[in-house]
Amino acid sequence: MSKLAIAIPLENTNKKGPMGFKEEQKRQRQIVSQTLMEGALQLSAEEGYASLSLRSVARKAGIAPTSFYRHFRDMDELGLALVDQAAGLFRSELANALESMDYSLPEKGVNPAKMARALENVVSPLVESFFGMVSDNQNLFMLFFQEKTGSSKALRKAITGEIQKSAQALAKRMEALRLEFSGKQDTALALARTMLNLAISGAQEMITDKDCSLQTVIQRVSRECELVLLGALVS
Amino acid sequence: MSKLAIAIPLENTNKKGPMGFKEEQKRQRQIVSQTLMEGALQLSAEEGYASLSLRSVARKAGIAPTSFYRHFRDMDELGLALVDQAAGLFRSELANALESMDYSLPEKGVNPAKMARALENVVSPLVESFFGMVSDNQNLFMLFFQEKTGSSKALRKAITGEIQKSAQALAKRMEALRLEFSGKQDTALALARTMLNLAISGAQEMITDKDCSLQTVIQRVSRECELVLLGALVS
DNA sequence: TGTACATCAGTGAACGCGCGTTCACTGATGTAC
DNA sequence: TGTACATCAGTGAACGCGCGTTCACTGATGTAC
Repeated sequence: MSKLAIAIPLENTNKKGPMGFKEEQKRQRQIVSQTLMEGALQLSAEEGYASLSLRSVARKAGIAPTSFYRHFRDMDELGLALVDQAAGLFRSELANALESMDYSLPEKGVNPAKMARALENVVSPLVESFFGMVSDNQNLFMLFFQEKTGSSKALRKAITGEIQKSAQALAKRMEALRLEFSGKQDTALALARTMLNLAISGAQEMITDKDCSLQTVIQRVSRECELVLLGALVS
Repeated sequence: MSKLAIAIPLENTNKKGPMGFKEEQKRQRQIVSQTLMEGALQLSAEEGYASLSLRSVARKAGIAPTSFYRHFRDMDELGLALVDQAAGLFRSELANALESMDYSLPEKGVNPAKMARALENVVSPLVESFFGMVSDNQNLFMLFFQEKTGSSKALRKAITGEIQKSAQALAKRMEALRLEFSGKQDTALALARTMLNLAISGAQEMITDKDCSLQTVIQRVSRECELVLLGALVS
């Protein structure tokens, strides 16, 4: 290869529409990838993530099995892409919720009943935001939470790491609230993780059990989180 | 068939050892069934329950694939047998723990810190008993808790029902403690379910994450349950 | 302009493999008479 | 006692199927010169 033969990509001048071929091709590619992911989610809701097969996912997306490889190296890579998608939603939803969080807590030592009502104002919006997100993406978050303890080590690691980050973000905000959990017996991080565990349990129950309405779960999980915080505050 | 030809089973008189053939045969059958179940558990710990195949389980147990059918109609039936086994352990362990539960709670309205220490005496033995059982049967309870939200409806139903029963048993005992959760905002059942959710989350984490020691999880989950109860008591 | 080449998503044929299931069989034992 | 039959866990051969993966190919488009 001659040193002079360096390829300098020219601007695409043969545009046929709003997009050049390359951009259009990338867009199409993205669409097909997303179709594969959505198909995989639907199938995993019916049969479980572990039972997915490359061929069934390709079939669902309407492409040949061999075309799958143009988008993902294997099913593991698709699974990680789904986890990334869930993680992205989770991150931004939590960031939003934390930003608009209510900071007006009463002084420490007031009537516990008043404290409970104040905590409600802090907790409820967070929980509502969480369950709104989950409810809008049930299959995605079912996978996210189920595979937290699933059989793929790669998925477990990715999901656990993401939830850990969320707990840290939540804890940081809780510290900013200056709840000053007495004697520091309970760290904000521990409390945040507890609340996340409760939220995740509730989410899995909501998605799995159709008799379980969104509003009911939100109320229950909110109350659970309040109890945890209240307990930490008075002990 | 003649009415006089009623078969009256004779006592087995040809005993060759401590057991007759039929008893010995039943014993052997039981052993092979149990071997199949244990093999399935081991495999499910490695690959996940959903990825089990009849042939792999038979192979693990050292029998021909076709012999599997002498013990279980299909893999679903084996799964249910495993869930039954876990449920039996869970039931008896909980019954024992509840029976030896500490009833000496201080009067309501005392110093919350004292109340917290008293709750510790109630909660810790329960949690320790639970995690002892889980720790001694990690694969079995991993399956039990994971498939609570897994892809098999039959398993989900069996597991959820069992956990619901446990929550009711725990709630009944909590009511006997006369904790009298103020204003009845929180029912004993709701609190029991919350504590069970926290215990299950902790158990899954302990089993999945090898960095997570038994003692650490027991302490953490105990504290979480105490906080919930304390919060309910003071609100 | 024409021509040769590069890129790249998608494809159909073909492969070998493990799967669940069926079937007729074995062999040890008990039962009927 | 002998003989015919019943029971039942376990077996090996065989089946058709869906799977993941490989390969060489197509066809639309852009690029070099």
